[in-house]
Amino acid sequence: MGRAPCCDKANVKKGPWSPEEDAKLKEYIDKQGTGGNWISLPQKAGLKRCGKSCRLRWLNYLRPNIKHGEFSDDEDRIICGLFANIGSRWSIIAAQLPGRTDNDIKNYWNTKLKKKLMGMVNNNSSISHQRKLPHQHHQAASFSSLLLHQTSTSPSTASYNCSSTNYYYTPAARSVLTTNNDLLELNSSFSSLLSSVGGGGVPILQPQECFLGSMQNNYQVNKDSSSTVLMFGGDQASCSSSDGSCNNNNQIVSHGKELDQYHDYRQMGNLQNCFYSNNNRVDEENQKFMISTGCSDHQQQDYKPNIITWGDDQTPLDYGLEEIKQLISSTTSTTSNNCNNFLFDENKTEEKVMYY
DNA sequence: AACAAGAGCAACCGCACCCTA
DNA sequence: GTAGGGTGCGGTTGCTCTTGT
Repeated sequence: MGRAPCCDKANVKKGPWSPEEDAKLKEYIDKQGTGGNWISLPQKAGLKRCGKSCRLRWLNYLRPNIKHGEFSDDEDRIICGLFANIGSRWSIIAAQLPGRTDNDIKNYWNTKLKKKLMGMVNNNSSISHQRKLPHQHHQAASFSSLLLHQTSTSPSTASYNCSSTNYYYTPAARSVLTTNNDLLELNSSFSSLLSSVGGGGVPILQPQECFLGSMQNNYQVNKDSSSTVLMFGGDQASCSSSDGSCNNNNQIVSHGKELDQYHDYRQMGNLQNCFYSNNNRVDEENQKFMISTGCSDHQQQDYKPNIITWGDDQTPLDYGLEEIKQLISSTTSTTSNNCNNFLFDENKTEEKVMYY
């Protein structure tokens, strides 16, 4: 059964709002408020408009403290960082930018920011040949890497040197770090994001998902024994792989999240197009690319980056900077791995990402 | 000057979720 | 438990303005 229309379509005005209509709406809401009912508002205010149209006009244009005009560089960075991590959740992004509306940000992204970044892509020989990605989430990770590492000139492998700070993140996470240049600031940034969307309950978006999601979108860790990936929220207890093995002797600790769990998140609308399994592989049948944080199995026997995960349901927010440094040094000292660089093989990613 | 193409942006549409009866 | 109304969100459309030829 179809829905009843919210208003009489034949008798409502559409198209641009006149100054008189704006004045009527503003005057009414200033005096009466919305009364929590947009549908009946236009009639009460003497407007021949759909309630939804009134709401949109108010929220996007007439309400106080709306900021119009150019976006600042800081706003650009915030938008890019959040887009890289959560995708096109414009309302959440807008919540981080006082005075900006989701519609504003969406338009800005689609018309300017995206092109600005694409321009950077075209100017960067290392990835100018990159296929056009049909889904924004793929673009997001690509952009974030570009924002961070556009000085990289290597044609096939970008090297992410984090030696100045001694901690390591996926590029998407570092896109936030470039804004704040400090892990604590990163924590603060995510705290703010989480509190704004979580309503005091279970956060809608776990930081680990931001990072993993971004990695899934566009990155593969290079097959380089000296590279190290740090993962938070590792569910080590469920470490397993398709062939039943879990090779901790290779200093690889599986994240091991079950696909179904992430499926549930997706159903909740919290993760889009993110799938995880215990093994890096492509699900040919469902055309989905899956990522794992590394378990030894027949598909990746020679895939031995040092992958460290921490604690069930832990996030970076649960750790202080010093503790993270300590964890890194204690782990790396036992594995004799060099932790100074992050290596991502973008060409390999190109081959592996499946579009859907 | 006239026209076409592109860019920018306000507004619309439809879907999904939430709440209530 | 469920149907229906209200609301919010993201994708898309189409109008207007600008730029290029």
